[in-house]
Amino acid sequence: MYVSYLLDKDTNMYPNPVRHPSLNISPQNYVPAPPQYSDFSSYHHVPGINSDPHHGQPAGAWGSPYTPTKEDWHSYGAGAASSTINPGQLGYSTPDFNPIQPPGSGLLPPPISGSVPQLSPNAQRRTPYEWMRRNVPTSGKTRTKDKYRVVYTDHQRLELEKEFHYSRYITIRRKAELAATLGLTERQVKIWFQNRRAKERKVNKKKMQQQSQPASTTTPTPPAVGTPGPIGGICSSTTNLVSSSPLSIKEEFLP
DNA sequence: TTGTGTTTTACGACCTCC
DNA sequence: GGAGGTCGTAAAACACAA
Repeated sequence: MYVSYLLDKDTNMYPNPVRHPSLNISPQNYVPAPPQYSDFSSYHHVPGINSDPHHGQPAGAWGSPYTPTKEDWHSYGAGAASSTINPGQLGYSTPDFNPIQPPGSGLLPPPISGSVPQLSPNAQRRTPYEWMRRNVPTSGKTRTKDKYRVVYTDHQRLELEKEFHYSRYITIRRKAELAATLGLTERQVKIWFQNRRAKERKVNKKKMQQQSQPASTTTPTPPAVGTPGPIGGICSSTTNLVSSSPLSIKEEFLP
């Protein structure tokens, strides 16, 4: 389901299915879905690490009122600050990508067992986590140093995408949870969400530009703003985001 | 193999809110 | 003033055609 989203919904993102062959997740959990976010309707956030009450809500629309409690905004005052050391960069140094989250205990279904054949013709990846090993951790890298950018594992991106699909704006609590679970810093999670929103705005802008072009004889149906369906909710949300100011973003969290 | 275009992390500047 | 938002951009990682 969601993996298919990752792989299929945005061909620019993953134009080549070979790129992520290890996401050979059982079809009962990840049913192939048509593109355009329609998979979201069937996505139920895995409650594995979720102590945040908003994850107990049905996976409705992102525009659903989300009301973080005050404690969400104060319980992390000084505690979970990002350190200069990136735990993820250390934690993912092992073939088993996540020492914090042993296989089968976390957000995802138990990872691909060795018995699962590799679907990818890419012979470079011999084990299910072979592709993760390429993400050799680097710690303390800055832009001025030779290698400042790390590549997140597909598992990390998957979980981040899932969270993003639930809500485009992550709470402090969820950010801390996700950072701990994925072995990232809270800063990395925050920046990932910022970049992800930027990407979505970019995509939406592209779509709107394409729709505004009267090239086609068939009248393009505008996005159904306010449509209760999952796509409609997403589209309306994103449409608002495109033209919204930070003020409207704040309003999203109003009770 | 290499050149090129795209995507993905990461940061700085600037703004708003509390 | 600090935190987090957008926007723009740098540079690594990646895909792919020639």
